Amino acid sequence: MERRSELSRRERQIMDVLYARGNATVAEVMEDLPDPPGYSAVRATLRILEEKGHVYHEQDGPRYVYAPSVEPERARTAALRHLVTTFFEGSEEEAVMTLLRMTDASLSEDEVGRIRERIREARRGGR
Amino acid sequence: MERRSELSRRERQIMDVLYARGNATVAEVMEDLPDPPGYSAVRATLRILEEKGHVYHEQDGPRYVYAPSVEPERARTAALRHLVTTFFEGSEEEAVMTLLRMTDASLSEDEVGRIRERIREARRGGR
DNA sequence: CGCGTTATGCTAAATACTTAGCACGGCGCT
DNA sequence: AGCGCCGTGCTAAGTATTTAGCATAACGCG
Repeated sequence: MERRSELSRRERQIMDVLYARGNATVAEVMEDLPDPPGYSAVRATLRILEEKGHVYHEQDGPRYVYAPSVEPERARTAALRHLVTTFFEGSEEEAVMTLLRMTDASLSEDEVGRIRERIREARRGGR
Repeated sequence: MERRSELSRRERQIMDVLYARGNATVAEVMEDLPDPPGYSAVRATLRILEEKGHVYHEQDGPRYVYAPSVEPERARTAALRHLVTTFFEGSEEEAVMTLLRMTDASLSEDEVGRIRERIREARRGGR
């Protein structure tokens, strides 16, 4: 049970930090938070996230290190799937094309088209 | 000013519906909402989203039709960028690869590697 | 016309989220 | 030992979000 969409504003911001860093101490989370709240606030929210099962912590010497409780691979895939259905009408291919255009803005539409073809070929088991 | 990360839980859920459908009436939004609240609740939240500038509405006969106020293209790009930095350490390429694996689970790693190469070639202006 | 249906505008209450602050406990230093 | 510096646990108050409900208006119809 992840249900990312059930998270509140702060909770999601914090999860994003944890995903981006892999894991983090309270202080690190706080650093990366937009419009950073106090230390206690972050701790409290992390505790809630832990209760809800989104996060777990390990002891690192004197302090806690928090990490997302779903493995990165799964989290990535889930995030992509959600994004693709929300913004690309379910078409992974269109998402890929947009990504390619973003990567290199100088890529011409012709080139993007050519890449699209090559992907399709390769996908057909192609030579 | 979009600042998607500033949105509350419901607000984000509603924005997702609007992005997915392009535009929607209150009733339509409500249908797609997880754990759907009452009609008034949705309306109130839409009004707030409108105040904050995330959404606008047009009159369609007797009712309102809401739509995101940023153009789809921009919204998509922004969403992808955020996802890539959060989940893929900023690497568009890795995001593309994951997407390809998702699209067709039967794609072997060899094939994925081959596609990767072809993309790189094409990007180099390649033949 | 008079009524039911479907809309919106608004406001105030319920709920959820977010936060600060105090109470420890352990460690290192003088 | 005694003090200061992190750390955590907890609880309660402060805000913000989310919601229901009432008032109202336009429309179609028997």
